[in-house]
Amino acid sequence: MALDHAILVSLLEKPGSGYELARRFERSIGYFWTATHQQIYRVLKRMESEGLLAVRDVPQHGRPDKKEYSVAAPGRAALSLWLHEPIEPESMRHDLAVKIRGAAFDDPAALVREVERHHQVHSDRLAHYLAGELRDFTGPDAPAPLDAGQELQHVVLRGGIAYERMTIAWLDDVLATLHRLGAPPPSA
Amino acid sequence: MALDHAILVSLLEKPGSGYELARRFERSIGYFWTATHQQIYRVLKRMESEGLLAVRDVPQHGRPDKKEYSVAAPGRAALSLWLHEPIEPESMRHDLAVKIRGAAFDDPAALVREVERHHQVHSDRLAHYLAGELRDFTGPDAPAPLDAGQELQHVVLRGGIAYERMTIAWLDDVLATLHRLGAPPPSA
DNA sequence: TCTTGCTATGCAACTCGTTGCATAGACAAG
DNA sequence: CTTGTCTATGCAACGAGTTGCATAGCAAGA
Repeated sequence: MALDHAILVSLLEKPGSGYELARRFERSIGYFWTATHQQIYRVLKRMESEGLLAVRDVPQHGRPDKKEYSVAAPGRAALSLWLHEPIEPESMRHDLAVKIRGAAFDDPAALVREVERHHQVHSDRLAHYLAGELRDFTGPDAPAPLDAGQELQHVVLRGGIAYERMTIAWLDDVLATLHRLGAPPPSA
Repeated sequence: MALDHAILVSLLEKPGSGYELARRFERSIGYFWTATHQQIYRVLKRMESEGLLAVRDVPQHGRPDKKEYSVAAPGRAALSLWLHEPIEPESMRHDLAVKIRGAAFDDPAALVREVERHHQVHSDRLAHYLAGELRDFTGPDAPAPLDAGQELQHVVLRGGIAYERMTIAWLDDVLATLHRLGAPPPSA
């Protein structure tokens, strides 16, 4: 049920509509959580009916009306409860690793392109995170002394950056290994 | 549907029963994929009915009979197909990061224990992976020239090791940040 | 002997997440 | 004036994953 809590945190940071939340889930929150708009709308509706969220209809000019959600007192309490109970360290789900082990029963060289494609995606993400870090935390336009919330956002972002760097280095390792297998040592 | 393919790869590496697969998913395959026994039994049954797997009843002495599954020709073909089609780079799901950002609206110091607990779990996993690496790939008992399958298993394991190391370093960063917030600079 | 633990398989119910589709107003480009 | 894109919300169906429970034989130890 962590999507509920991710939404609570995001709405505490700033109230917004389902659509806005969906876009945040493609950006900052997307470092560590993903959700589609359908999921978000469904959960928002349920949480509102449970009294965890408050809705406000906001008419807009030049675009459709939106429903702005914010966290109600019971929502804040629910989040606090969750924050104080232990959670399981996450489990990995890495399709590419399945493919790499599977390549032993197929053509390893055929994987090179796929790995390179992933390398590109992760490089792009890294660049995007670094730009965000400069803009919000370490650049000249960032607030001079960060408050607690910003410090915590920054350390989470540093986690995303570390993850992308690690992944890129590993994909280099994978590529080197694939090339080594494709061209076995000529001296052997 | 990547569980299907993870099972195919595992059964190609070595045929086995649902129970054995479940235990592999707690060990080597668990570096990058998890599954419970219920999930595995259900998928095995489905894949067998689809003709992707073959079953063989193996009577055992001193313990219940088991059903040993192995990959049939259509299963191998299905895996090959999947290996040649591109997959999306994975998305993260990191509950702890949600908690860290949520801590801004609660007591950041209360998170220290939780983060330390995760630190311990990841340190244990790292030690476990390193022991496995020494045993299977880099130690004196490891096969002298690794074949392609072993090379690929090794590079996947190196990915798991890199992931744990990165995570541990990040959790240190998180702890330092939490301590900094708990004890703001006395000179300020 | 009774309990605990391991091997071994499975059902049923539920929640979570994905995919495809639908609606609808506003605006910009062709 | 039509097509495409962006904001904005939503349903329905399906597939994936989790949780609780049930069974059953065998072995080891209290």
